[in-house]
Amino acid sequence: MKPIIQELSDLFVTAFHDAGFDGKYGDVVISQRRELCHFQCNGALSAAKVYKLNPNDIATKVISSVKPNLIISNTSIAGAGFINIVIKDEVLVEYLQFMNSDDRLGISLDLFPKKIIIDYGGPNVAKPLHVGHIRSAILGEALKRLSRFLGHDVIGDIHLGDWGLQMGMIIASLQQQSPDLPYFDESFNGEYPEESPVSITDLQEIYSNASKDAKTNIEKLSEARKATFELQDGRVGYRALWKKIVDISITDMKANYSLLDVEFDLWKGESDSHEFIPQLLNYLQINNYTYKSEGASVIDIREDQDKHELPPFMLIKSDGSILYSTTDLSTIWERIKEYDPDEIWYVVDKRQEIHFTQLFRAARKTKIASNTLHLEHIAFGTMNGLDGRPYKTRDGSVMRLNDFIQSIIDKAYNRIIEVGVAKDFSVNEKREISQMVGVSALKFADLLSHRLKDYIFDIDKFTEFEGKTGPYLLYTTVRIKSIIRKAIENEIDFTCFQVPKSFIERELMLKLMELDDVLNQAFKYKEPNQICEYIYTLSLLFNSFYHEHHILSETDNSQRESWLCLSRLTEKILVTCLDICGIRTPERM
RNA sequence: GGUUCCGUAGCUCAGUUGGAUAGAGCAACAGCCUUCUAAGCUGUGGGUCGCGCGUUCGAGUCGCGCCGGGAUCACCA
Repeated sequence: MKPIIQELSDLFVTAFHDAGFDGKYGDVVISQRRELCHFQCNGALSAAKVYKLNPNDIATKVISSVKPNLIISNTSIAGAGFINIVIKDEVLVEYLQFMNSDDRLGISLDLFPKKIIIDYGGPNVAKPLHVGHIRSAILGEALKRLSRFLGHDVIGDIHLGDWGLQMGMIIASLQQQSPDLPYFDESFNGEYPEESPVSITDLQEIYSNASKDAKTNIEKLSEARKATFELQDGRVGYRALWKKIVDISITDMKANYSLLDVEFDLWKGESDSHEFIPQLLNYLQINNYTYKSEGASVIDIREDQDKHELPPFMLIKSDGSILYSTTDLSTIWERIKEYDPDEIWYVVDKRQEIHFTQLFRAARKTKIASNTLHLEHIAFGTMNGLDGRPYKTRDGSVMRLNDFIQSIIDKAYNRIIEVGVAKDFSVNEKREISQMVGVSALKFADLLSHRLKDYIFDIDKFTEFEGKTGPYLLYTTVRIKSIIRKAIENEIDFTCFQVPKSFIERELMLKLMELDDVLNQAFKYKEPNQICEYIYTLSLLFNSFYHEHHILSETDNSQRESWLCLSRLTEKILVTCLDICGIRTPERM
């Protein structure tokens, strides 16, 4: 069954066409003035400009051309030439009935499913996950789930930073610290120890010091560069040590990401594309795509219509080692060879915009990426502290992701105790609930703000459990679940909707019906905040409805049945949308 | 300096991609728990959409110019 808005659009596209105008003006949208109508078509106004006619005349013609149908109850012209559409309650009910009976809530699978690789997360090995990593993880996860729900074949890849200069820094500084380790003995040819020479905590400390040193000490920086080159060049001991470092980092990351319910299909990294680099370089060379500039090997990516100078795409540094741009290009090469995707999305901070512009141009110009491969940088805003600078704890260090999440979960736990509804819950259940509530607060707050906007990281914002928050959504969902549970316990059957009896009931019904539009818009613009806004409004409406109509004590059985259906459908939509946002819902809280 | 993003209620943000009377949350104030979860609901106050000009029947949304803020501009990622 087609969404009502689609049916109406079809009718008006035809009507515009039959009245002698371009059908494109027939798009119908949800009304912003609900007290006047349910839907509106503003095409007559835009058409008036092009056809140089009075919009009212166009609207009149169009309305009289609308084919007879069973959907519309009334159309009228308002204001300058708006076509206001009121639909029949029976149609609304029929559509909701369909949504409620369908596993996919009436959302059809995309007719042209795409194979999409989403590159998100992107943490660096040895560098602790901190609050700056949450946006990519949360946004990428939501986009992955949304695309998948709409029928696309999606592969989520964490794309670890495991191959750049930071690895050289760690190896060089470890070598200085413990030169006796077998990894540094070039004549060593035995088995390297099973145990990692460093713990994750050591590693993070080494990284932090090494990174400071490299910034101030030129000698250390050149040692790090040398180690990077030798690692990439295949020095056996370095490779073995590197493997250990990567492994313990991954273990630590998995724990962090699983706390956030972020799951990657692939745990690939920059290093995985390394084996493709020789063929990539060879390909670029024989086709004359590269040239030497200031000792480095680069690809020219300028285009005639450029308004400003773009730096060339760096392929090999003057010291002979490769860098992130090289691995990014060879990763495209690798992904095409291994997965042949239709699209590759990069969910990365918007500060890297120039890099991706260069990368995409380089890939196209060298014909590595064909014109049919869609490459997109899904940029998001920078996260700042209250002072407009990166978020810091009181002692000045960046807050660890794990500590941060844990503190939110603790607050959620305290809230459960404070509210006192969970007195008879086991400690375990209380813990599970506080995790879900805490994570919902964090994820909802993150997804709610438009991805392109910078945002101020305010810890209070994430520990807010009232108002427009994740916990409010969970609370509403749980409240509905409780009603449904009681109905089932009392063996009340409910399958049929009735036409709405009150304004609030109709509002709720119309909102439920918007789901299809919301999900498709969110997908089109890669904006999960649209889903958040939608389920929040839906919850507001449901809660109003809940307070106005007492469902279980309703004496008219068919009325009670209808309200239970309405509740059930609201619940399903909330759970589904929350799941798309990567948020789990408890049974009670 | 070039490029680019942002500026909406006291604070944090939406705003259906040009539509009718700009909406939420927090904060403030006044109400609602012997009926389905009060992490809730109802109501009140709060706006020069940074400023100006332009395009248009219509501009928070598009264009230009200012003012203010951020990001970025090849061997880091």
